[in-house]
Amino acid sequence: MTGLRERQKADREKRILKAAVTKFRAHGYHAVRIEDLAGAADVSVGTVYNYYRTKGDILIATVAMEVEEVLAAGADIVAAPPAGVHDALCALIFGYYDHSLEYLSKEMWRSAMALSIEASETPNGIRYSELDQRLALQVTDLLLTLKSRGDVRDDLDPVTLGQVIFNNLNQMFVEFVKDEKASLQGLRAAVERQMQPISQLIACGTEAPSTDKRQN
Amino acid sequence: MTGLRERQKADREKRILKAAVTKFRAHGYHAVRIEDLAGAADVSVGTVYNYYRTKGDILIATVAMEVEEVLAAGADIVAAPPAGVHDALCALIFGYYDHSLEYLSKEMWRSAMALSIEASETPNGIRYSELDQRLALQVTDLLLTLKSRGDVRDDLDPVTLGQVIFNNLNQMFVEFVKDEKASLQGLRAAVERQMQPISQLIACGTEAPSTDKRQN
DNA sequence: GAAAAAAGTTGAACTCGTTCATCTTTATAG
DNA sequence: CTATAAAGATGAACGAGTTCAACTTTTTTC
Repeated sequence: MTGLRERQKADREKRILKAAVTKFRAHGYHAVRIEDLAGAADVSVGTVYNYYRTKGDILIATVAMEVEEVLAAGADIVAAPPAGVHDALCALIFGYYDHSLEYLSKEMWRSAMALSIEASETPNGIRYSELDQRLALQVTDLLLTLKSRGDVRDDLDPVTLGQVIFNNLNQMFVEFVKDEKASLQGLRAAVERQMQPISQLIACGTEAPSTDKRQN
Repeated sequence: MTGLRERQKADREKRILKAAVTKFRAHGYHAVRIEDLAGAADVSVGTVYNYYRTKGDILIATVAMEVEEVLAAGADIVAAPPAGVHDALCALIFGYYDHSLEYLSKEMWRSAMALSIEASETPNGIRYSELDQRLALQVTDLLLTLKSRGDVRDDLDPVTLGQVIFNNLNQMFVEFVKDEKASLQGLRAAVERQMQPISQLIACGTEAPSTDKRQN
């Protein structure tokens, strides 16, 4: 049976994290002070720092939970993607986007992104970057699946291509959370517009480009 | 003739900015306190805030100077790009990258990027975003030039494409500044690898369709 | 079961960005 | 040239994240 100390520790950490999720979402990351979290979790300020290195750490922890969910949902799509390059890509992408605001506000995303860049070598930033990498990997995996299915041209490197596509998705999402007025609708439409020509270019022999031979 | 007050004002602002450029670069953005800048510029802390709204404002001001230079250099390339889609794109891109660390440290870039995301609706963030947009526009402009020259396929929208390419460049640069050990060499190589297939896909009928070179 | 050790909690104190009431300097008016 | 107004400089005070030496609680030892 687990010791008392261990149980208390786990309990405190859970209380702090729960307080964070609730309060960050309700009042915004910046508006919530460590003191507020400590109060809600019934611990002292010092104790909060015993469980999380910085305020940003607490935010990353809440964001990480969200991203894990998104990754799980994405895995299902990669396992059995819809027919067609465009539809398959959009299914995965929109899965990401549609979940993004379920538990997190735009302000929380902005702060987390800022943290991951600014404090990139800290456990904070590293953890966030790893999640990003796993998302990128999923896009790559999808392309590999599509390629093995014969949906994607054979002379392309799915890893490089997946990276480019993910970088674009990521940046579009950054723009989305930067603009408090931007709608998910708008984001989806913009990305669909972008993926349309890309899908066509990489899809297996769907079109016949002009046969004018020029140098590269 | 300019009044004494006006001259003093301009002089003070210049001193503060100069102190910022020097000290940020020497000791890092975070390590430098407003008090340090004030001391170096021979003004009081309050006066610094009379000229710049926040510490971040000062950083943006220094970054903006750098980006303006990069934009000017880029304009020359767009006006007369090298032959070939790949070479033209790389000339522009590498122009950006190679200038990036001339006056700014990676840490300064990270902080500026973080600011532009986190404080995206403030004058700070807006100014940085505008610079970003102008860079993206340059990529688009280059594609338009290439298209009018007949180097790029006719059935593609250069604006959308330019956006996708720029988003990728941007994200690659973010990864670059996030990793203190990453070299410009490495960045250039990675981006060249990405642009190679893209250039080929969008170039006017150059591709060799499915010659089947397996590379699992 | 008492005492020592280990682990964890606590909140006052510290740092640094930011603000604001007060004071100084420059410009204008009489 | 003095007096009044306008503009700007100043640094003490404030707020919030973070640290740390002292204190409590749990575990181990004998």
